[in-house]
Amino acid sequence: MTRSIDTSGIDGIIGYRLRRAQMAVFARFMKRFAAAGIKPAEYSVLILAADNPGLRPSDMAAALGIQRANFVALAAGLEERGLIERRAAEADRRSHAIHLTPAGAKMVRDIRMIQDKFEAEFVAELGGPAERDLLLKLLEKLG
Amino acid sequence: MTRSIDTSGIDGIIGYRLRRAQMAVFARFMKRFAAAGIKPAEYSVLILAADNPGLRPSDMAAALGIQRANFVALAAGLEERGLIERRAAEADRRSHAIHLTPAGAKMVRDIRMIQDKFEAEFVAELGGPAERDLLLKLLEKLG
DNA sequence: TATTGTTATACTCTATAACTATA
DNA sequence: TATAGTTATAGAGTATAACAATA
Repeated sequence: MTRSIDTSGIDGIIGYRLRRAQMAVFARFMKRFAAAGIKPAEYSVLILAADNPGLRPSDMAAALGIQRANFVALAAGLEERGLIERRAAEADRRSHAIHLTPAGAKMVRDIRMIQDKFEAEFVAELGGPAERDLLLKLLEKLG
Repeated sequence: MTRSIDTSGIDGIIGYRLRRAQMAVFARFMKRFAAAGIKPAEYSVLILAADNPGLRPSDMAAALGIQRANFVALAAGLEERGLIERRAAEADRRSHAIHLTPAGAKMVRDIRMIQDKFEAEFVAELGGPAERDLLLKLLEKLG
């Protein structure tokens, strides 16, 4: 037996709606990138590595809003798969420099194409590029 | 040494932006509700219990988009704190009926007031009620 | 003293399978 | 057989403290 449920007390709450939307989008991301074997966090690391060669782990973690301690396993996984490498830095011997490997560069080309198509679906669902831009602008104001 | 980082490859991605916004909003929620001892998921359960007396755990879990197995501990915690109770249902002896206790009803009044003020801050940050409504409408299209 | 990468650890959230008692 | 609540469990994600090497 199904029953009609009053959700009016929560479905107008921004935080609740953000959570539901994020869960739905990430679930779709996981399906779409399953063949490539890339999760959302890995995608962002690879893209930042591609666009910022030599970046330090600490700076990348900060840019992504994650703890640098939690970044270690994330980067180690990508390094084990031969997608990035962490070289010893020249100036400061404490820090590392993150670089894409050739295989990582190829992966970035692939996943950028997948992502472009994936994003286009959301844009269509939102109603168009103007709606997408509006959404991003509003989200930016929240954090 | 701080370095300028190119994040253009990810900061226009809806999923990434949703995650960052949701993390920020939830972190603020946790601080604001710390005195009441209520987390986001607990808030939604209490509100649904208030607005749907006698609702079954399975239906509530489905409405919240969580597994019913994971709902058990959530409801048990609220019951241990004396905020809800799970009564044996009359018709179907397999199912339970969730009800607020008097303490739970008082808690709901309190947290609704906290939430109203909390939400008003986001509305102001977004630019007004029209922008909030627009955001909710766009989020709804995503899940 | 402070910072970088790292390890260890605990806590939370989520997903899945299987059990029990009812239907 | 199917369903409701539950248990058990494993996998992620996240946060904090502390350490060795280096600055």
